[in-house]
Amino acid sequence: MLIGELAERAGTSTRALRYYETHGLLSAARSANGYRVYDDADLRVVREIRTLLGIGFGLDDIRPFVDCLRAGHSSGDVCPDSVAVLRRKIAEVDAGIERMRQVRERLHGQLTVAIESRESTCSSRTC
Amino acid sequence: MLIGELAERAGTSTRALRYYETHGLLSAARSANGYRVYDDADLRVVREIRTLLGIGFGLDDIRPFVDCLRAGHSSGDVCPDSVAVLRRKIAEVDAGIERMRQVRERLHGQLTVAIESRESTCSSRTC
DNA sequence: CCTTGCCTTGACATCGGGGGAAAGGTTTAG
DNA sequence: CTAAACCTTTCCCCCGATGTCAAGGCAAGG
Repeated sequence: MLIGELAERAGTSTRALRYYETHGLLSAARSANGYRVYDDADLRVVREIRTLLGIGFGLDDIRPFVDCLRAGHSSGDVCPDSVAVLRRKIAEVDAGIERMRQVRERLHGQLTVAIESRESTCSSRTC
Repeated sequence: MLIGELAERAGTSTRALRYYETHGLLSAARSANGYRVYDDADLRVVREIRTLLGIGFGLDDIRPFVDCLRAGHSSGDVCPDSVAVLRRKIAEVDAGIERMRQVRERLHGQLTVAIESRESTCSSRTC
C-alpha cells in the first residue's frame, strides 16, 4: 500500500501522514524507487492517531498509544504509558470543564446585570 | 500617563498595549515628542480587555465592550452589541462543556476497559 | 559628555496540525 | 512519445496574542 491509498483508507491526507512520520508516530518501509510502503498495521496506527486527535490529544500524547499498538497489543490503550496519558487527559478535561463552568456562571451573571440595567434605564426613559 | 505606566498599572506589557491599539481597541493621544499619552479611562479600557481576554474572548469579541465603555457607560456590558456577544459566548461555552463532557466519558470508558484488560492479563501471568 | 531609562517603529519567532505549491522522479496506459 | 497519475523533498503560509530583538530618538542627572 502506498501513501495515497493509506491516506484515503484512513480518511486523511498524504501531507498529514508524512507529518506524523516526521514526528515519530508512523514509519514506512521504502520500495526500490523510494516510495513509502505501508501495511494494515500502519492503517490501524493511523486510525488510532486520527481518533485520538479528534478527541483533542496532541501528537505527543498519542505516541504512547502508537507504541503500544506497534508492540503488538490489539488496543493502544492497554499499556501503562497509555493509561497514564488517559488519566492525565481525564484530569485535564475535568479541569477544563470546571473552568468553563465558572466562566459560564460569570458570563451569565454579567448578562443578567446588563439586562437589568437596560430595563431599569428603559423604564424611566423612552428606549 | 505614558505607555510603560499604563502597562504596569494594568498588569500587562507595552507590547500588548500597542497591539490592542493596532487592532482598534485602544487609542492614545500623542505628546509633542510622539509618546503615547493615556488617562484613567484608558486604564479602565485596558482592564476590561484583560478581563475578557482572560475569560477566553478574542479581540474581535472584545471590541463592543470597549466601544461601550468609551461611549460613557460605566460598564462595558450594558450595550446591545455587548449583550449579543455575551449571549453568543455563553452558547459557545455551553457547547464546549458538552463536548468536553462527552470526551470525558469516552476517555473514562477507555481507561476502564484498559485497566480491566491489564488485570485479566495479570491474573493469569506474573505481572 | 555619557549613561540610564524612558519611548518609537518594524520585523521575526512562537505553538500545532497541517495546506498548498514548486520542481522533479517513476510507472503505466494509450 | 507522451500524458496522467502516482510519488519524492523542501519551503512558505495560516491562526492569535504576544515575546523579543534591532536601531534609533528624547530627557534628565552626574
